[in-house]
Order: sequence, then C-alpha cells, then structure tokens
Amino acid sequence: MRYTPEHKDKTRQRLLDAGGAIAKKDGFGTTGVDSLMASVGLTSGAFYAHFRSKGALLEAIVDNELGRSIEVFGQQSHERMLQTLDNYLSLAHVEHPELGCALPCLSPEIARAGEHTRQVFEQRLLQLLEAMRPHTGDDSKTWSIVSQVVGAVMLARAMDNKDCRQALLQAVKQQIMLLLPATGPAASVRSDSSRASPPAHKE
Amino acid sequence: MRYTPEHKDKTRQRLLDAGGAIAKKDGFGTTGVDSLMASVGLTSGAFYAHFRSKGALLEAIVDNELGRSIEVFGQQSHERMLQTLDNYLSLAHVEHPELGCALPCLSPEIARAGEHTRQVFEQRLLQLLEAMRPHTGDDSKTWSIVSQVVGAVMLARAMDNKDCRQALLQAVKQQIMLLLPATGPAASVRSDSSRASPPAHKE
DNA sequence: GTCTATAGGTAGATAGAC
DNA sequence: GTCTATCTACCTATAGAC
Repeated sequence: MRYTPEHKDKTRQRLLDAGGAIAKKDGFGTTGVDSLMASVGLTSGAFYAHFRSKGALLEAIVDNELGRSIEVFGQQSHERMLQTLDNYLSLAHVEHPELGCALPCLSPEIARAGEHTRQVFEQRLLQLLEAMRPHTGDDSKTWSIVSQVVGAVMLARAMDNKDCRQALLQAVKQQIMLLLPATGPAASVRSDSSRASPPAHKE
Repeated sequence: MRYTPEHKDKTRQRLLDAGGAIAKKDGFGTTGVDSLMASVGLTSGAFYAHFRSKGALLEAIVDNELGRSIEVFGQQSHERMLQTLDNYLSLAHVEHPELGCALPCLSPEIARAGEHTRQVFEQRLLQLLEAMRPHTGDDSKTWSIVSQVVGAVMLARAMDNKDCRQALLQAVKQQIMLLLPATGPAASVRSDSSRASPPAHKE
C-alpha cells in the first residue's frame, strides 16, 4: 500500500482537531464535509476512508474534545484549577470558541444526535465530574460549577456588547469563588482576568 | 385586497410560535424554510411576504421566545418563582425542548448570527435579569442562577441516561436553593420534581 | 397573501481511476 | 488513501399567476 497505517492515524487525528475547531466555531451541522476536508488539505471523497458518515465524525470529535477538557481539569494543583476556571470565564475564551471548550458550542447539536453519540458524551462528562471532584468537595457543587461556566460562556457569546459579556462572566466568577472551599493558599478571590490569558485548553 | 392586515399579523405570529418550537427541537440552521412554512400549513413561497430572509425570522423568534420567558419569571410571587425554577430543572423540560426555554437550544446559533440579532438577544436577556432580580437580591446571584439552569438543561439533554440527567438536575436545584434568600415562607427545599410538571412556559 | 415553478447553489454519499 | 466526477436531495430566494 502506498500509505502507511501511521499516516492514516495522523490524518484521522488532524481531521479530529481541525474538524473540532471548525465545528466549535461555525457549528457542526452547518459545516459541509467539503469544508472539513479542505481544512486538512484533502477533498471530500477521501472523508469516507476515515469515517462511515458525518455523524460518526461528530461522535469522534466529542470524544476527542472532551478528552482534552478532562486532561485540563484533572491532575493539577488547586491553584492551577482556579487559574483554569479563570481562563474559562475570560473574554478570550468567549471570543475564540475554536480554541476553547466544546461544551458551550456543541451540546445542543449533541442533544439532537443519535443515542450512541449521547452515550459517548455522557461518559466523558462523568469523567470530567470525577476529575473536578477533588477540587470542589462534592458532586452537587461540581455539577453546579460545570453548568454555570458552560452556561455563562454560551450566553456571553450570544450577546453583543463587550461590557455586558464581561459583567456576566465576572458575576459568575464571583459566585463560584464563594462556592469553592478555601483549602489552598490561593483560594482568595482573584478578579484580574483582564490580562492576556489563553483559553481553556490547547496551549 | 383579499387578505386583511389582521390575517397577516396572525399568520406571522403563528409562524413565530410554530417556527420557534421547531427551531428549539431540531435546530434553526438545519431546518428548511419549507418545513417552517409547512408547520403553519403554507408553502415556502409565501415566507418572504413575512420576513426578508431566514435570518430575519431567527431574530423575530429570539424576540418572541425570550419575551415569553421574561413574562414567566417576572410579575409573580416568590413561591411561584421557586415553582418556575423547579419546572425549569425538570425532566419534562429536558425531554420537551419544543415547549420550553429558547436559551439552552438556540444560544450557540444566536452567537453565530449577525450583530443585530445578538443585540436583540442581549436586550431581552438584560430584561430577564431585571425581572428576576427582586427574587434573588443582586445581579451577581441572578447571573449565576440563569447561567446555571441554562447550562444544566443543555448538558442534561446531551446525555443519554435518565438517571444521570436527573442527578445533574437535582444537584443544580440543590445548589440554587442554597443560593436563594430564604425570604418567602416557601423557601424550604422541595425536591419532589417527579410529579407531572409543565415545562417552563406555554401552559 | 399564497400558490407553483424554478433558478442557482450546496448538501451527504458513492464509483472508479490512480 | 486520495482524487475527480457524479448522483440525488435539499437549500434559500425569486418570478409570475391568481
């Protein structure tokens, strides 16, 4: 064969990353297979050597994107987790969905997808819950924080005015700081999110 | 003329209601003008007598849907507001997006829409904030609650298992009850959302 | 105001050459 | 594995009859 299996794996991964970025920015349903393939320098005919259908790509993107989000929230100090939350609730994250978390972008489309895609989503979301629990104390608080940051970023993106967006983000940030246990030495409320901060992941 | 202006207004309103329901259930971008018009018993050619473009319809749907949400949250007793929150975080609401709030369904599509559509959205969302403030005390708590319930319903819909969905909803409900001032006599935590409860609005 | 018909474009998916 | 070409279906929007 002219192409190695390693090459196929690399192409598939590039498709997941580039496709995920496009889906987060422009929506998955409204983006054609042609555009997705063009983003990795290929044509639409080659798509079906990697995925059985467009829906199968969405499923793989969900798995890939949320897998990365779990890595970001797990395995880090309390202070770094606070920093991650601060970045999540930043204007930079709101303005650059293609670099950020998939949850505020793709959840409604996943909700309309098939049963198996929703099962993959659910499994990943429960893993995210586990990864965050050590930092929050209990499941109830964790679900509250996750719902809150996802909802806030999504609503901020649908707004138009920068100050309104910032007001929402700062308000939610404040409430979450009140919710978190003050265990670490860095548990004080920081609100200087005006500095240049990278989005939630993909550093 | 063969049709009265009243008839046109009625047709337009039917289009907003039926179109809003379809958009919340199936997504706006992925639904064709043909389907939208068929839902009110007309054909696609007649659409452009009511809206300049499909994007103009989204803008009108946003205004119509959020206007109704504001009515639901404003002008009611503290106890009725708690009931509304309970309905919002119910499985019934999660399972019937077409009857519920537009925020967890359409926000990502609004975020990708034009500036003017986002301005309409922003104005309505700020009105919702005002309507809820008397029940919550301050803006920060209100933003927190709104972000939380919207995020929770959206994430629950993207899950597959009913118990997982319910666990998320109940967790968020619990945290919100801790957040609300215990002013009214009905400020105790109720968790019996298993009863048949109508979704957030459209009773 | 609503219809049918249609323009002009793009969608997801397949076939066969290389 | 990737290409080009193509099928069938659907999309938004317009034109003209009623």
